[in-house]
Amino acid sequence: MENKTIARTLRLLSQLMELHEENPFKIKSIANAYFKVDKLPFALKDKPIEDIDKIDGIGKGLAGKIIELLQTGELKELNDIIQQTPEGVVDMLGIKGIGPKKILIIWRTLGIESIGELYYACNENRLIEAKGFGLKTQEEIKNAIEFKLAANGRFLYAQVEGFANTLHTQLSEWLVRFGSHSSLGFAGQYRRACEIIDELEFVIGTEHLEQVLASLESFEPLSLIAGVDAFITTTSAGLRVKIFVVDKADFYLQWFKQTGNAEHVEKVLQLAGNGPFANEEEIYSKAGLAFIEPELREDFDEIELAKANKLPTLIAYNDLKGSLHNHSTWSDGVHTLEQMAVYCKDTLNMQYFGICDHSKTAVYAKGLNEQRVFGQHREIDELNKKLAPFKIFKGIESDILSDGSLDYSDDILKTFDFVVASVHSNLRMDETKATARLLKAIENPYTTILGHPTGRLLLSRAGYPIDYKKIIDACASNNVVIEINANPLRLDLDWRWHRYALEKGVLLSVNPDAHRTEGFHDMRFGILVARKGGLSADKCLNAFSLEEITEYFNKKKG
DNA sequence: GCCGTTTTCGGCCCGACTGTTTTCAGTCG
Repeated sequence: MENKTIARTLRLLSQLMELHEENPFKIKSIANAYFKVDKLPFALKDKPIEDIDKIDGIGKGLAGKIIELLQTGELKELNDIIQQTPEGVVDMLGIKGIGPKKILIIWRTLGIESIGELYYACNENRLIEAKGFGLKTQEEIKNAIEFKLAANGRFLYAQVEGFANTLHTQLSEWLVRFGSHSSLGFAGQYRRACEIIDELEFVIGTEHLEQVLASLESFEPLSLIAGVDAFITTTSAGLRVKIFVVDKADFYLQWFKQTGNAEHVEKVLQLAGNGPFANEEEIYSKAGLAFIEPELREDFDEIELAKANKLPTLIAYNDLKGSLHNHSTWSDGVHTLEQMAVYCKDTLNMQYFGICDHSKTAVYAKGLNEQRVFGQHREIDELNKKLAPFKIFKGIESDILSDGSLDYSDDILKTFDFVVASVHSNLRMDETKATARLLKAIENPYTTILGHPTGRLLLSRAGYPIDYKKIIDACASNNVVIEINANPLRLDLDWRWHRYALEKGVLLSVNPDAHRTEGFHDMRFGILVARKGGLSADKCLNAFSLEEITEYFNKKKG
């Protein structure tokens, strides 16, 4: 069992114990173990059993639970407490904005045992009767439930990726029985690299149409049913899968039709006429258009751009020369500064690494006070001697406080090579306040990059509303780069605003926000949405060479 | 339940913010 699963299990246990009002200190220590396990730099399953209770924060009791999980895959204590809790009450733990204390009141005082009932109670204005609840809380809960329900059957790209690739392989192997000449491709949202997927689509082109149509329902990994125009099913996790099967000669037309969104497809086909087409390139050339990459086929402005032959050359992962905005054990990261830098240098073959640990306001994340900033800078100076010509840039993820100021004085801010300014607190501002707050941070002469501009967590939290145009315009006039936070939960700045930012001359940066070496790989997801947004390598800060970015930072610092 | 000892049990405890209170509890990152 992976650390992550163990950590999640412990968190669930602590939350359920809170719902059953057990000893708060006991709960706290289990919750603490959840954080600790989540941040371990090694896998518990590889650790000798007798060493587990020597880990800081894990004593005899918790070691016992972890060993039980590792050996049996289950935890009796957890199973028991789940037994004593209505399923719907456990589900409520997934609603943002309410925690165990409020759920306890909802459950025990109001007698509500499911999210559906809770939603109903909000509409009937019944929540405000309970102690500690008022109109605002009721409204907040109602909104959070609506958000959660809207997320049903929808998945992050990263959540679907593994399943999608496995299925692709299985389908491709299965097709061999009909001869070796069939075509198979991803289509729809997945091929367009959408950040949210609710349907995974494939297109099969075959010379044996009748046979494939007759046997696809017996393709074992799925329980497909022949629908009107395709074979369909919904996985146990709730993801819809759709497989189109056509004659080999029609493959490219069908693949094209099932890839772009409906408007894009219709507009292009009006220009191109109907096939047959030997490949997708031919469709676009018959339409008098430059080839449009699948990621761009959203009926945004790509057809006009293709007509004028002004499509950008989309950035690729290999264009990246470094990674900015990363964390280490100096704050809430899992790996040390050196481990992170060396991984970036030797495994990823990058030229530079920007460290941006949390600033002092982020106490929960061990944010750096002024003294520790100096300490980290000394370590960076040493490492830079050791790792040259590879370069570690001194950065910080400075909290944007409620009034828009950064949380260090100018004297400290000027010691960094660059500053990522991000919001981590007071996330519920309205658009006017949140925009004013960001504007002030952007106008700070030390701000180099605006971090995750809206604070959204896809499928989980909407993020604060901002006036995008004002924010982007301000970045343009203050020479501030906007981050494309590459964490698959964030992907913030949203790709729909990349074009506007680029038009205004704003640079973007694909930042992994890595808290461990594996986290660097999230840059792949950042690149996918950056391509959707139309980013080219020359407009991406971390695609700059070491020489170029050094010059950029120096110039910005004046 | 963990830790750190005055080695057998007492102390453990982020700060800011919000909403609900009328002094504080719950939630968040």
